[in-house]
Amino acid sequence: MITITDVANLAGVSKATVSRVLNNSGYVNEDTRKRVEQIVKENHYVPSASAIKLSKQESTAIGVVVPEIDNLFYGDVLHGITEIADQHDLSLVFFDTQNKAEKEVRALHTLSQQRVRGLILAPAVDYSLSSLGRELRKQLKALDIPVVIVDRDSENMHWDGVFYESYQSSYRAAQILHKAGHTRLGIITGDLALKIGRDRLQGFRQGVLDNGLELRDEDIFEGDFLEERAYELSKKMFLSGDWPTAVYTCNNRTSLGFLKAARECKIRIGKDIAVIGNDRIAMIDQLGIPFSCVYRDNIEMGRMALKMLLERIENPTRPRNICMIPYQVHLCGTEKLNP
Amino acid sequence: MITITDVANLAGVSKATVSRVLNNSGYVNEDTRKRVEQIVKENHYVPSASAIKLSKQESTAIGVVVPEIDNLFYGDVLHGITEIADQHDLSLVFFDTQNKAEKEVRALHTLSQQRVRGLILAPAVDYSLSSLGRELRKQLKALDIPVVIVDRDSENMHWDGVFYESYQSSYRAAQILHKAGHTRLGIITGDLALKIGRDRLQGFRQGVLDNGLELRDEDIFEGDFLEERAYELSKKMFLSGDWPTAVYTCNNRTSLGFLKAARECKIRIGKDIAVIGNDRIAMIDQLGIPFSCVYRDNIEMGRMALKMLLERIENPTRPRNICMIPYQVHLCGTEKLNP
DNA sequence: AAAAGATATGGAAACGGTTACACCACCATG
DNA sequence: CATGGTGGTGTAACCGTTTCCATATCTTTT
Repeated sequence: MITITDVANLAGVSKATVSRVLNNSGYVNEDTRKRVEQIVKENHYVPSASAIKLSKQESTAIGVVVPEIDNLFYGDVLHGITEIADQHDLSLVFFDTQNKAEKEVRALHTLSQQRVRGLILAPAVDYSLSSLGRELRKQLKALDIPVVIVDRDSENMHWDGVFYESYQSSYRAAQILHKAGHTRLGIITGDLALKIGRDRLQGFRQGVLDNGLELRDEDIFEGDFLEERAYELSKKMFLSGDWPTAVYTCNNRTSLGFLKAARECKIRIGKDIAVIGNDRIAMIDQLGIPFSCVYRDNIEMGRMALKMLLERIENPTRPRNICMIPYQVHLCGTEKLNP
Repeated sequence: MITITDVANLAGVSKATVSRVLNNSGYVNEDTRKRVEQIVKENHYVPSASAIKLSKQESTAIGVVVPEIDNLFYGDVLHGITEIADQHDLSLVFFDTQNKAEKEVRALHTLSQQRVRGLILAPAVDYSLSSLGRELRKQLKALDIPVVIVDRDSENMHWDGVFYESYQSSYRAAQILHKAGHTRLGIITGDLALKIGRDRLQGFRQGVLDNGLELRDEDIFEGDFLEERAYELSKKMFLSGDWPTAVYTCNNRTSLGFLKAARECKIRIGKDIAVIGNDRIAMIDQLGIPFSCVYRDNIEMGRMALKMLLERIENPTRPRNICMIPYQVHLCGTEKLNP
């Protein structure tokens, strides 16, 4: 690998001069500049990022840690992040923790070695509930770099964050079902060990109450944001022979599990039961299923996260900043047809 | 930020000794080791990856470049890659080129600065067809690091690669439709500027011929692997009033576009027309659409890619290595019902 | 003509690690 | 008692950059 010294020797100048040419700093004679640039080009010289980082004491990388990249939501978020990273010539060091706290520990450690400028993080676990979570919080604090939390909040966080209106969107879901004429509502919750899981349950419950309806204990099905469990719960519900007129499914995977169960039990969505989900599902309308949902702009969440991180890097002492991504509504066949 | 020198001073030893403790190399007195480790822990000392890289002249990062991370396929691939990366303590430098060759140019340049150990790449464009593609090929060659191409092959590539049996799976798709009793077949192709697009067309065409059927020119619809175009083409087809008894849709997005058009035109899948796709679509069976497909294990493609890259790094001179991920078949209601 | 500025360049230290080498102490061996 | 290993540690060079400072030449100003 050719180095700056090689270039300097070939051009018959000193390293300092080559560096000045490369960085467009200080005075350089036009002829010298040309000559150096020529040599650089001919020899495909590319300066070493490590050496630069070491010398300048500043990095151009930022860390991105997500819990499951094979979930389209995080794919979208990453898309948004890369969009902005590109504009600012930042490179991304990526980690997928697969929802495992241990992997997050390792990721944070590696990022600390890398001296990244900042970190965008969607934690694998709640930072308040488990001892492992609290351990992680300490580790992150010790890292002492700019951090933006994305999507998964915990109680008493002091980092910047980009979050989704989990509570409000769920509240609205209840309202929508009420307006559509439903009286007995149900919910398949997400993982209640995560704040977003609890928020969605609480928002929905409050929405139910505020609309003069009731949410029976037996109509609350405790899921985990994954298909499998939602499928099992829904199946159990349908087999019991007694179910709400409409249910709220708390994320995309939960919705899919629910729909699968409904199909297997020959329950007609929109006729035998209505559903409103959180998160969109690809093309579901075109497939002819009446599926309403509340949802958000995932890519924008990614963009926001990096923008906020850059602002934080710019100004490390400014007060904590939170961005709530608003929910949107998509309606399709939620009205109660068989009152 | 605390450095190795600080640790050395605090422990009353030299940098060399601290380094020995850290790397578990050479002789270190047990008491000294304890003392150093204590100081390291107390002060949260983490060695700088840049300094190590510079000094050892070897990196522990590998580059990953994909064309669209908000496509579940690449999410899965990235999942597979991280799985293996984790086992080998490698960190990933990630780029999304958004199918733009210019972004790939920049990504390659940045990766070259970073001195990554190797690169996993799904190119944005064909490396043989356009001048931009050939430019990229040259740039990649100049990079002169271990490379594994994933999914998107081009003609005359000399890098290792993990590819999908595009030709064979498409050939099989034709065979399946023939066995199911169809006689007039159609295809909505992918982007023919990509080799995988051409391979799928050719495989299907050969399959049609070898089964004694014909593939009329007017039944070949030239798409681009995206929903929108597939939707338009399908709509045009249905509006023409004259269409094949079965069509082959070349990837997940193409299938969705097709299904959307069918629904809008009130064409009943499985009755008025049959379809076989490439790539699975989440839960489509549970939604009650008779949709057959040929598909592959995406995550395994990611795993394979990194494994092959590691082998290449291990042994840079070994002959070119190609891994073909086999296709699998999923059948659902493709039989011709209305002969 | 001297002083002051602008232009152009090189030398050398610094960044934070690793490592070859030298050195010393200790002990066993012939 | 010289010899030679083993254990333990420090010194200094080195990795590839940037940057401060010194120096030199050429212009311009006073």
